[in-house]
Amino acid sequence: MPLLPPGRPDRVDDVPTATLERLPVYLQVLTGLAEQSIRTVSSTDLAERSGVTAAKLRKDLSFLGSFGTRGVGYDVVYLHGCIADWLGVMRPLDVIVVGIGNLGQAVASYNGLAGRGFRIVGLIDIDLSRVGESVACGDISVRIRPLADLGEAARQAQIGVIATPGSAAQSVCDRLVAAGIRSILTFAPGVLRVPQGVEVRRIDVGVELQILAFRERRHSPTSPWQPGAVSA
Amino acid sequence: MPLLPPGRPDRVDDVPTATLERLPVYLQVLTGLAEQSIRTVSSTDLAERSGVTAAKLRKDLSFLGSFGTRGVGYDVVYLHGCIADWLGVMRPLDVIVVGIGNLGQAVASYNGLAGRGFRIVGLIDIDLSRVGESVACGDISVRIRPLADLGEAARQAQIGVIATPGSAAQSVCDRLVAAGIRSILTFAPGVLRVPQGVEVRRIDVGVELQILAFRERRHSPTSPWQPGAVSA
DNA sequence: TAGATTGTTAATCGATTAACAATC
DNA sequence: TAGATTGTTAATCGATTAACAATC
Repeated sequence: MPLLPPGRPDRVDDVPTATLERLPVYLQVLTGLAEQSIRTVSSTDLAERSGVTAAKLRKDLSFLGSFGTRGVGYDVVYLHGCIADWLGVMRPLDVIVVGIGNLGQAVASYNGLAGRGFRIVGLIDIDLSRVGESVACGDISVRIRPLADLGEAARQAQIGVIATPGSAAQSVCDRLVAAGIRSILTFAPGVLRVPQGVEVRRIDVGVELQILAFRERRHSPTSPWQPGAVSA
Repeated sequence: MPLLPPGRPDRVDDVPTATLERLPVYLQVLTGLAEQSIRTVSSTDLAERSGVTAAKLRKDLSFLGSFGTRGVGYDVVYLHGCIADWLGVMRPLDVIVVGIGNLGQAVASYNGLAGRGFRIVGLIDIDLSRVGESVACGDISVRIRPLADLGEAARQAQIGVIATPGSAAQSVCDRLVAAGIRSILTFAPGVLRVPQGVEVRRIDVGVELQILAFRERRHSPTSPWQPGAVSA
């Protein structure tokens, strides 16, 4: 007797989470192939360029439909269109970025955000000396607004990006949620508390480096250390 | 008959990948608890603060050893020490950052990098007008060096961070690998090709946003669209 | 002791993989 | 037709979860 409603825990409309997380990568590779005027690609080739196995790629695509031709492969432009359509790239979402330090500015000026279905509609910073400054966000230029404008700006957006110091992250998060934001990308270390129904993804450079570092140290000939030999 | 050498595919010394990827998060939460002078924590509490279930937390820790006291919980400082020790935080690794735009500068000036076991030992940028400029990396200040110094700087490091535009990423990656780097963190879109034995982790803001966006669009009342109804 | 909480087991679940029938 | 490649199945594998005996 399952505790969750039967059917699809951790899935959205029968597409596994793991598959959803790879689709943007396939899309990216297909964009590159189209730019090179490559018309057709096999699952083997596309998989290799995407860093996955061919079996995994074909299984992933099979959740969306069947887009290839047996004996031939996939039409690059057609498959790109199908995945883009499925991911909803054509219906842009509005993004607000809070904390316009180096990181926030990097996100705001990220090239190709428009091409991936996003519009920067608000930039918020606590530092009044930066308020009023313009940041080039792709084609357009967006003015930095003060913290007091957070709620108003957030109400015009569907996605919030938190690029503040960790100490401010939870408070910013609360205000975004209060303004109706249900999708948050945070760069701040630490776990954000959000009500049910709000999705948070976290990017933590320190965590990524520590994962890399662990394996690096295991391979390193300079380290006489063994895991399990915990000192105290 | 397995194709991989029998034993532990995708594992490092019997610690599952999924567990390894959560350990830095636990460490971070424990650091916070120690700063608040909280002496003891239960698996339920620590798990909640880390955004995982208590069962998962206990299972994760069980791969490293048994650090708690039944009926009581975990000593915060002791557990922190054990995980930090196990992750190797005490033996710093040297990091080179290539591409000192907003993103590279954000990584370089990331606070607490030292506390997590990293030292920035090299900053490289192609823009000669920025060469010579100093960037504050925690306690110390590091001078930006020209692209020509990449190999020399990389030979002094164990980890490479690529924060260049996508077009330069593969070439930078090749040069890092040639200089002996085996652990790479890249922010550039697209998959890097590396020889066997080199580990790459990729952070792609666009991909993260697209994953968030998909679920956001599914919930959105303004979207009449259904997956599966692919247009062309 | 009684209450609490760990460490571990066994069951379940989701993701990956290999293989192959279908078919261009 | 012969060769190639997809879409799908069934088996395997890894990760998660619930439950509980051990024990502080």
